[in-house]
Amino acid sequence: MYSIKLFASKTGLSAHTLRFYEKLQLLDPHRQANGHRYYTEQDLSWVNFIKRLKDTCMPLKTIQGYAALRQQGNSTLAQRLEILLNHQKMIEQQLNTLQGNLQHLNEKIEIYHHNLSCYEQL
Amino acid sequence: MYSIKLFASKTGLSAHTLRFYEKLQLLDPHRQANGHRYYTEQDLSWVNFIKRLKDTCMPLKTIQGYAALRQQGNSTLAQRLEILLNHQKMIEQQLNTLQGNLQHLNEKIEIYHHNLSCYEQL
DNA sequence: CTAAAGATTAGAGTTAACTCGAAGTCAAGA
DNA sequence: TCTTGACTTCGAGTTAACTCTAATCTTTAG
Repeated sequence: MYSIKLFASKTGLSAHTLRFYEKLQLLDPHRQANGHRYYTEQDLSWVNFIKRLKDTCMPLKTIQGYAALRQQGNSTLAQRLEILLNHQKMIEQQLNTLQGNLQHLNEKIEIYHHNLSCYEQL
Repeated sequence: MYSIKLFASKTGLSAHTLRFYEKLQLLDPHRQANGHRYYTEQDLSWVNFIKRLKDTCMPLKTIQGYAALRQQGNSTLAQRLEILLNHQKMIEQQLNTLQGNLQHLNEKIEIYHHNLSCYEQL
């Protein structure tokens, strides 16, 4: 049971951003009798999941779609999995091409080092 | 030797974006006698490299820094490698956390499937 | 000679994802 | 009672990375 302020500090998102996410229907916190939002551990792990998706460059629109499916319950598990698998595939591809480039650069660097050490022997 | 239009179609970037990148000092194409830009195979592979960095969420600012080092020649190879290694590390972390979440979801899905098949036997 | 393709500068518009501030209300604790 | 921390709506501002338009000029191929 977190107030918005506490939840903000827990998640590292601002209260503004939490309300903003709520408007985008990414979040749907419970309310107290007085109307104040309160967030649960479930909300916390969901936000953490959102953050991971964001960190891997998933646009909020896609996350919105995912969240919509999630709200429809277990009947959408397969569709959600598909989204995530696609996303994973993309990231793996990006990682691969990046690694390819690093490889390439490493080779260049090695040549460079080799040349240097040759000169050092003179 | 590509004209800006040809290079645009080769790279999938618009002529606008190519000039924009030039303003950001990411690119520095040669010029013909009449002042027209022309791009070489080297430019092509450099742009492709930029695109890979962008595809893996490296902000243009960081790429700018990288490009600045690149322009200073081979003396900056080590620094550039460091940038790339850091970037790779970040992406690997993102991939790992994402994979962790996929794992988690997969387990959920399996439970779900299991439950389904139980009911099917009734 | 004209149309196409290039150049320049300058600035406006767009989308994403925040980020903030104002203005007004309400309720509980010291 | 007063401060604090919620709530609401609304709208403006920001940064990144384009994206495009306009206006004006130059060169080159048909």
